[in-house]
Amino acid sequence: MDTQRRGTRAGEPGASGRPGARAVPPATVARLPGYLRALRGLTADGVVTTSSDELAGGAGVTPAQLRKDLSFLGSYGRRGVGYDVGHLSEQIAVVLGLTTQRSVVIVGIGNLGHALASYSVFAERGFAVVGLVDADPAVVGTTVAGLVVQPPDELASLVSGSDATIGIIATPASVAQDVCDALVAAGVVGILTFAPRALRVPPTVDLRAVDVASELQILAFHDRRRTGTGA
Amino acid sequence: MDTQRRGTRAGEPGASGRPGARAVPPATVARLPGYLRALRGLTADGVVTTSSDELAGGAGVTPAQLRKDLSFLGSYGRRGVGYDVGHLSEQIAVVLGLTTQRSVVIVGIGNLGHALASYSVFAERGFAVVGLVDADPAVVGTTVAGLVVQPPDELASLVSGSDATIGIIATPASVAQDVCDALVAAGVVGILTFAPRALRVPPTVDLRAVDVASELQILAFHDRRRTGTGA
DNA sequence: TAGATTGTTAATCGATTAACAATC
DNA sequence: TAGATTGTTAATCGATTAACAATC
Repeated sequence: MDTQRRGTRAGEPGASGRPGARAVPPATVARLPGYLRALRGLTADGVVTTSSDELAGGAGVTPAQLRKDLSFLGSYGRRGVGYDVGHLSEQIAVVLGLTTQRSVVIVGIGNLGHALASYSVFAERGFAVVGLVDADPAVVGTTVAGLVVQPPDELASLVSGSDATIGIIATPASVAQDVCDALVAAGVVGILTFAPRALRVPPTVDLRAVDVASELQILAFHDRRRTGTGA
Repeated sequence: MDTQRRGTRAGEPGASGRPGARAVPPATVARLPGYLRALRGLTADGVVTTSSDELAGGAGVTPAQLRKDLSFLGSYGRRGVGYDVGHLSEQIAVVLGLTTQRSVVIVGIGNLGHALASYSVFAERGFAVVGLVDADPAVVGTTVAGLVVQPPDELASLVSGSDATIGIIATPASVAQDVCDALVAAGVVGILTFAPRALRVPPTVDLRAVDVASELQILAFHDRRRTGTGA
């Protein structure tokens, strides 16, 4: 998204943990979760060994692209044989930093924030939602997905007290930058925003933006070309 | 999503409506909604004329990038002066195909589908949610955001009856491909999926995928590099 | 005219694709 | 050994950046 694609930062090349490892390009990093997803599917089906052809099919990319991407992580396949599903999953998880559970705080508990707080896929993929914050007094104090919603002035202690490193912004656009600044001040290192507005973060903080209305507008562009309406 | 970037299709080059107009590159198309958003903000502030510097600042890109992108649409600025906010907004809306209202059907009315059905930004940006579908008998018949949820076998007539051209998939991953096939069969030309699974569509249908758990995993990659955990 | 700012060109950079030698 | 499949190299392609001539 892409996508967005908006918001991906390159990262410091050569700063990888393993000595001698090449830097992983941003476009490759963005596809790794998809490979992990496909590998989990194979595991569930009892598949032990897979090929770049099969795995690429499951992830929706070409075999060449898959092999090229994996080559940045190291040599985890065997020529003439393929990849061990379990081992490759593990290696990708290590590269993505999923061996440690990450804690997440969500700000803005409207319809979307509520849905995200209840989203079971987060837990399945190694993320724990540990805090919810909203500015509306009618929402503060209610329980959502097993957590009591806190007021904005509790944000800092919530983040530091839980060692949360990632913040999710699900507020109206009008307050998104203020929330973003507060999350940065509280010490998160990554932010995922759903607010339809460009946000500024310091270079030390990683920002990714999902704008669902923009996604529809991008679809409309192709729609227009097909139906001929518009120009 | 890198759409996810993932999922953008190039479109037929040269198939644009205006004769002599160059094809608009996918990366540029993906940024146009952001420019439109920034322009609307300027309009709200009463700004009549803007510069590539100001507009780029509002959209979170560089002035060079903005000018390069706009150059694919035509020459809508005046050298030495800048851009007319209203006129430029209009031109971008035309290019994106937003002069016609697009109708949208949402399949999967769980927490996320509910939030999307109630998302007011869709209407503000020219999209009308005209139908909701869910497979759960306990959900079918309930009213969400002013619409009565329909059973799956009503999908085809719902799409054709409303001239919906875009479908949104907010179901569990396990049924996403079946829903996708049904939407394609029903005649939509664009699909936005939130299900964490690679989907196959015919080349005539445009697919964009948003995977919020993958977004967190991409953030975790940079988090790892910063905290040193993982490798 | 002088200053400002666009639109375009050229240079750089990164990502994708294709082909094949290495090797299991 | 013969067949299969990876990992890598080279070629292509597209996107970004920077500089500046055109022009308001």
